[in-house]
Amino acid sequence: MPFDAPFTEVHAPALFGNPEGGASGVKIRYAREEEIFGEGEPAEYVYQVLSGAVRTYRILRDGRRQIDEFHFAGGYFGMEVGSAHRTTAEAIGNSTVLVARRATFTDMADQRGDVARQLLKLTMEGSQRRQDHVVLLGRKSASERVVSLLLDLAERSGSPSVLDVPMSRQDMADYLGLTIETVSRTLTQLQTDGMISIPTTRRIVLRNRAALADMIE
Amino acid sequence: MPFDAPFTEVHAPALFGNPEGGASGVKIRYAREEEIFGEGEPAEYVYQVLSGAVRTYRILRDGRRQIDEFHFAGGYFGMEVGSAHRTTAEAIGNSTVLVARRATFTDMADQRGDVARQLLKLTMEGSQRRQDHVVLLGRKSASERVVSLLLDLAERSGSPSVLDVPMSRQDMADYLGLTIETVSRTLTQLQTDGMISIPTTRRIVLRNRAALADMIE
DNA sequence: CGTTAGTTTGACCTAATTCAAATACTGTGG
DNA sequence: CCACAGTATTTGAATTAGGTCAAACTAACG
Repeated sequence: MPFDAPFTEVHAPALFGNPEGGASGVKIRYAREEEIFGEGEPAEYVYQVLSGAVRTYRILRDGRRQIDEFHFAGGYFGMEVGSAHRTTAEAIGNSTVLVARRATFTDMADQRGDVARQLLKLTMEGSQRRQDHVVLLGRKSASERVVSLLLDLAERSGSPSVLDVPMSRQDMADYLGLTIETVSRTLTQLQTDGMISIPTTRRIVLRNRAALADMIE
Repeated sequence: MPFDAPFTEVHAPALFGNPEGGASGVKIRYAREEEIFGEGEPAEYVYQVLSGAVRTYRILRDGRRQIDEFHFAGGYFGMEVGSAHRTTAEAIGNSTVLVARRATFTDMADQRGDVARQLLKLTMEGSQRRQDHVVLLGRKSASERVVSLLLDLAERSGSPSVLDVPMSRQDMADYLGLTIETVSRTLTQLQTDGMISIPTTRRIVLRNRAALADMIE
């Protein structure tokens, strides 16, 4: 492991960025590819990404994987209705994550209207993201899917033209409901068409935002 | 229209089944295929199905449609983070729907912890449904998708063996990310294999639940 | 009953997958 | 800092699941 084993800090920022009185948590580091929780495990904690990136996914019997969501700094994940996690969560690169007991957190939501409202808002935003994901998977072509992801990644990191892509091509494929080969070919084609350039595997430059946006409605 | 125009009743059950003090609403009837709200319209009300069935969907520029969810008696829909609806909602068959002002409803959630908790729970359940939908669309084959829908419909109506399917083949296709022809061929094949029988178009008998369940993990 | 819309079936096609191989990275230890 | 080993990515060729186009059939409704 090229990264320190998970460690704990006593003082940590409040969960969900509540300035004062938010449910505080414990900061934990995860190494690249390290599991944060597994599908089926008790959902005792909720999580917020402080730095790095996290993927949550489900696996079918025969190994097919579907990534449910990519979580970046500020994103929260791991909250469930029932008592068990419905996905597996893993750090994509070395990441720091804020962890709080779910019970502490829901107690706080029960007591404070603003926390409850914020929790509901975050949950609804996650639900809307999944709604977009459903449209993408149900009705978009391979190139539309790839472009949607690129523009989404750009938007989520402040809309720079030079994108740092933290995840592998396999991760992209498993998020987009495609194969790694199709993702690769599509990116190559977009480069050939002058829409993007790919200086390195994990870096993609958006060369023609308007045309890209036009591809996905 | 074979159905009465929407009408209003003064006295209506409480929204979300809260026994006393729940945000009460107004009961409205919608005829088959009638629109309840359109994508982009102000999201001023929230809705709960009392009888019948409702579909919510998005449409892409070129007309591709993705059904986000089917809502049956007890299901709620139309709640948004922002000020506008992100989907269009239509009655599938003649349906009655309970309608409440969103503001009234969120005010109540602010004042009463139990209402806030219930709202969060319902929102999270909807989000989990979409998560399953994402896995279905991203990684399942046509027959797995169709079988998943059949078993889901059965489960949601108390797991009878004889299913009353309220929606058209086109609706099924647009929910499953398939074409109407593929849905039809898949159903025919399932019948040929003895897994189901299709006495009428809108009625499907599950003949071998164990084998069907086995097809979808 | 007749008309119209919804569904099924058939033949053919294509976007994306699969299988296979070449190429390019990345991290690690010397 | 460089070379090597292992992994990730790209590219190519062949295949296929599901889509498209078209026509026949069926059911619902006035």
